[in-house]
Amino acid sequence: MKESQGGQTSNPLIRKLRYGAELSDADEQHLHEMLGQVRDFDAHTDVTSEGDRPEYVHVVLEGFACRYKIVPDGGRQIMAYLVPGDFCDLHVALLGEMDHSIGTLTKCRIAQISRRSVDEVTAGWPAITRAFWWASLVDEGVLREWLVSMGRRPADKQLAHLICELAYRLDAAGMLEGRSFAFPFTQHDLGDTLGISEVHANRMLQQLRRDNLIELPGGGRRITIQHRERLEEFADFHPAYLHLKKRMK
Amino acid sequence: MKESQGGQTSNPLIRKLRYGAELSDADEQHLHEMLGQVRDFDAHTDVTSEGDRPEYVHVVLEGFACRYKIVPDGGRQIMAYLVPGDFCDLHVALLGEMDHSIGTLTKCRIAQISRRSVDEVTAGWPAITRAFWWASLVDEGVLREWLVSMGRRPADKQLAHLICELAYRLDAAGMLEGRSFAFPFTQHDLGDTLGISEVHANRMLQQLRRDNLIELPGGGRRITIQHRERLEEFADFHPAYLHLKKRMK
DNA sequence: CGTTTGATTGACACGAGTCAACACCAGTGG
DNA sequence: CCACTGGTGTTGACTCGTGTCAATCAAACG
Repeated sequence: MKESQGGQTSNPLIRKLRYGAELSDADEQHLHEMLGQVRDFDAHTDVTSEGDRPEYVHVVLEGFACRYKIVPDGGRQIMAYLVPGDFCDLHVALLGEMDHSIGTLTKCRIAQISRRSVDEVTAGWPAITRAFWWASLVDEGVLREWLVSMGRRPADKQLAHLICELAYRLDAAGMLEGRSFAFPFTQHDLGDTLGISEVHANRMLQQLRRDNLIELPGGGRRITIQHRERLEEFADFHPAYLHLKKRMK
Repeated sequence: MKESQGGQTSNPLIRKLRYGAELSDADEQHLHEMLGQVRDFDAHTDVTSEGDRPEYVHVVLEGFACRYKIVPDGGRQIMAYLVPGDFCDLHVALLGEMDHSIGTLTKCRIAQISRRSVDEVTAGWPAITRAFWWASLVDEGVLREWLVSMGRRPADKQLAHLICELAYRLDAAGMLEGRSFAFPFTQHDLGDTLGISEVHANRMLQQLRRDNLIELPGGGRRITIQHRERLEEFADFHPAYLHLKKRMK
């Protein structure tokens, strides 16, 4: 399969892992074989739920999903956006039990990997293990930055920061087109992400538009960054925490 | 060294890793050898700083440290408390560059491990690699819960949740004495942790004391939980995310 | 003892939540 | 073809949690 000969790949997981790990052709070939089963999910459905001990771990191939938790008063907190190439729940292979849920935000195509293959990887494929570990460490870095945003940035800057982050991550996934990219999140989703109300998310979006930092052409399923540098400056955004140096401009 | 024969150990890292991994005597022996160099740090000093590419990764042996970031307006966000047995910066071995800083909150005794030994572990010690990866995944789980607290819990419940978490983690480290444990954080530290002001941290602590959920005997360097169940109920605390099942009551 | 660091309190301002009404679609079915 | 529907976005009025700014107090310390 020439996809695995170190050249172009249409597989978003391998594309992503190349940013952080040195994988031999044999490693990439093994990854291809692990990703056999693919399932399609509708928008707004759960892939795995808190408390599950799933037999498979999942990788997003197309679409957008998220990690989230529900609190007793019914509030939802989104803790990560999962874009093509991201693992949904690799940690269950080591931790055993899901401590949160994974849900789709749009229609998704998702690959499954059995826990047994992950165990085999940790036992006998050190470079892939290192690559998987690298991927969880990047996720953790993103989570830390979200915590900083939530704790110490006002809502407008927090939203701007999220938009900058998505631009870089989607660029790495080959999904940035010029200065615009898919932005299929409802304002309700955004509120649950930023820890604010849907109404306030609306106002913050309007403010960024009024300040000519972003545009939401059409119905708002896409976003265009009008002045990248001004937006990053405003958001105090520094992409180092994404650890995408190898191919990032 | 009989410490590594699968019995009692005074080494907090090994004690912790036993919760999540199966380590052979040879693995534990190797861990002991890696932890050779020990350094003492004063309170309120940096162990590593954002942007560093340190030659060593660090493990807390005694004392309390934290991860933090500073934002442009001078605010500080604490993103994790590091207690004995916790890695400070294992991720630099894979990610290369620190994307945040590590500082002590009290005097600390900290062990150093060279990056080269970590590379040797990932290349040839699969059980230890898995244990280290497990430890980062637990850290990530804690971080997710902090994000939920920050986004969706009012400040009083958020503080209560933090106190519950510390009780469990310090119990796992053998540092819980009855219903009380070391609590050497200033209200300024607590504010920077919860994403609130020092003044508000003070008021939330007072509220928990008024409600007879906690006690801060003496100067407040220790804390006593008066009604564990009521506190956990109030905080919506569920310890599953700490993944301490093996030895946790 | 002064000095310093941390804890406490009160008055006031502001960011963000809540509630409610309304507008704007895209589907759907009669 | 159009009326109905539900999901989403938008707006305004009011409330409330938290921040800010001081001043004061308490304990630790050289």
